[in-house]
Amino acid sequence: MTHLSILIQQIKVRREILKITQQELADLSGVGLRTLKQFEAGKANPTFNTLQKMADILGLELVLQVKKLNS
Amino acid sequence: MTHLSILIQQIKVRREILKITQQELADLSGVGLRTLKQFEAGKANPTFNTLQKMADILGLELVLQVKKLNS
DNA sequence: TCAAAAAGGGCATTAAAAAGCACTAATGCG
DNA sequence: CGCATTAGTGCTTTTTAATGCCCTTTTTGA
Repeated sequence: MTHLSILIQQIKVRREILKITQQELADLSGVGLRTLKQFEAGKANPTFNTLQKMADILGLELVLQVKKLNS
Repeated sequence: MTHLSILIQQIKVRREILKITQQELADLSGVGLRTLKQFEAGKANPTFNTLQKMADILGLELVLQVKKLNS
């Protein structure tokens, strides 16, 4: 599991919890549907902006923190 | 201040605290020097991988968390 | 069961990130 | 001050993220 794939899972799970479809998240966030699909499929290296827009709609935010030991 | 510019500051400050030059961070992280310079100048929308590689060397990590109220 | 909705994915195009190179501008130190 | 190191930036090329279109597969609910 890479760090990115964990993050993808978090966003995907969060979207499903909120019962939002890919189409809806795409519309709400302004990220293209194709981009979102690629992202959730793990076939992407998204830019900060793309990540941010999706996270924002889902009530999530990207933060930088000092690494914990063993990570 | 956008969310990204805050993150840029955090990385830049962290690099300076650790007394690492841009050149060194570029070499250690595998991110191109030009890319790193653009990033610190705030003239970029870095990909997750680029961000990750830099943060990693600086002992930082990007995490997704539920937004606090008023953010 | 089966039609509609949602998710996946191939292909092509456009826009922009990543990168190197070469130069200039600060910054720091003897 | 002079010199060296580090940071900032314009220009260019290569790579790749972002996107739309359209079709297939899977899931879901009446």
